[in-house]
Amino acid sequence: MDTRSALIEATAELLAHSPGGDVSTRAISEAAGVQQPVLYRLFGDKNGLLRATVDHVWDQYLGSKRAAEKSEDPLQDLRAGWDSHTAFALAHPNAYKLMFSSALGPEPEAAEEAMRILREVLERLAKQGRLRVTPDVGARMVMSANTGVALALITRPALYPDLALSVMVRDAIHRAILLAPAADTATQAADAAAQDARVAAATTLLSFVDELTPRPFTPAESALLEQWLAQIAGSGRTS
Amino acid sequence: MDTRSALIEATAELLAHSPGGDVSTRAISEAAGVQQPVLYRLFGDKNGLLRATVDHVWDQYLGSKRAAEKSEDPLQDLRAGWDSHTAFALAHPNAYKLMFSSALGPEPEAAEEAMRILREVLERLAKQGRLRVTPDVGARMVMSANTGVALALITRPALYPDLALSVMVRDAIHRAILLAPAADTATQAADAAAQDARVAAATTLLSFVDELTPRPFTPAESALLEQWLAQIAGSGRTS
DNA sequence: TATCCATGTAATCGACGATAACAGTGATCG
DNA sequence: CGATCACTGTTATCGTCGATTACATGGATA
Repeated sequence: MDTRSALIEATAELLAHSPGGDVSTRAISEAAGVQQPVLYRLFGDKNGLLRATVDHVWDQYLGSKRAAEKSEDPLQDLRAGWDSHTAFALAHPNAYKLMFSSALGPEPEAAEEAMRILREVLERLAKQGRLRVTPDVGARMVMSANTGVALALITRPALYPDLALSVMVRDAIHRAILLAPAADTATQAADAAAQDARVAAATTLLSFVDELTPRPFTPAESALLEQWLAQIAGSGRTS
Repeated sequence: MDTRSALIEATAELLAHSPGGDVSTRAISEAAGVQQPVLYRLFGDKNGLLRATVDHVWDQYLGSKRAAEKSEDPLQDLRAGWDSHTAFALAHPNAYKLMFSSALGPEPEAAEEAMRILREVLERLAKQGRLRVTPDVGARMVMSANTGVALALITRPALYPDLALSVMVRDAIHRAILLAPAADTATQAADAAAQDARVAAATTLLSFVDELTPRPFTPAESALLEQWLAQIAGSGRTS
């Protein structure tokens, strides 16, 4: 087997069975059947190895879940994403703590990928006109609250004995960033509404341009914005 | 000066000026003008000293804020408590990380006191019939989300550059656990709805700017439009 | 005065992360 | 074909860390 993979898997194994989440480079290299300096040549330092291990564990977990993602309903994906996040934390608490709550120097790539996946789901919701905030702001709200709940559940189980906490905070945050479902059946407006969403949004916004407070734009800017919005609002009618 | 206090204050000082949040017992005992074994006789081990230090820093901070607490409106206290929590994290990031995100063995007493204060405020709200959930459940929701936001802000400032995140998540959680204020005048609701509508419209439109077909705008025009829309979308929730 | 305990020191232990110096191996190239 | 060189691994060791053992000192008490 590849020495690099052997080290990563030895680290993951020791990490998973370590009560405090601490692993020594000596134990790792011994478990991988190799001497310490190899580790430092392959990964730079201990943090490099831990980062690679976190990415490995995350990829493994995500691979087993990837089939169930990307349904046609982004709201469903948003909920599933939150639940997956929490489930990963509970299944791999030490790797999770390394991923989100420690000083591993640069971000593990896994953490950035989690944020990227979340932002993509939010962008799909935005295109359906169901988002109250920008995808960036929404992603930060969801991610920070989700990590807070997950860390609480895995590091203070005595104080947070109820796993339902995750779902409650999830729905609280989702309600805050989402508009009311508009009472439409799930798949109904998927195509039509998405196509008309930009027209509707432009029309809606157009009616507010004159009364934005505090006034962020000069009269000339407002006029130009108004003209562009009208152009967008009108362009949909043709199709 | 008391040797015990000298050790605690030396630890707090070194901790506050340590980039990574790590302090050695040698540096501490040298700064306190004493030898290592004294530290272990007074505090048992390093974690004991860190716990005592965290409690000390927390007491100091809370002492300077205690005057402003316990107003007649528990909702106001709830908001102030959240903001104090976040402000403490930003003011003492290393102490905060030790308090909420590390393995210091038993809980620092400061963490339990923070939870206790929060639960008391929620119990006052419950007695006014304004709570959707039990004070225990509400406290766990608020505390976990608050620590998540605070840890995100202090450990990933590049990913979370906007301090307004704290207020947004705060209001999201509070709306979820509180019943409607019931004192909402119709015009206030109308204003809020109008603001929501324009923000939502700008957000929705923003997600389409890059893929308008047929392309009615030059790249420069699209960039300018995008900038304006982002400004409108971001103006909603800042207060 | 003798005892005892609280308080402090000097010296040291074992484990840790990290590095220097060196050795075998196989592909490449003159 | 033999020299070169990058790659992969080893042994030995460094400095720092948290923690402990063994010993010294000084003042209150019996």
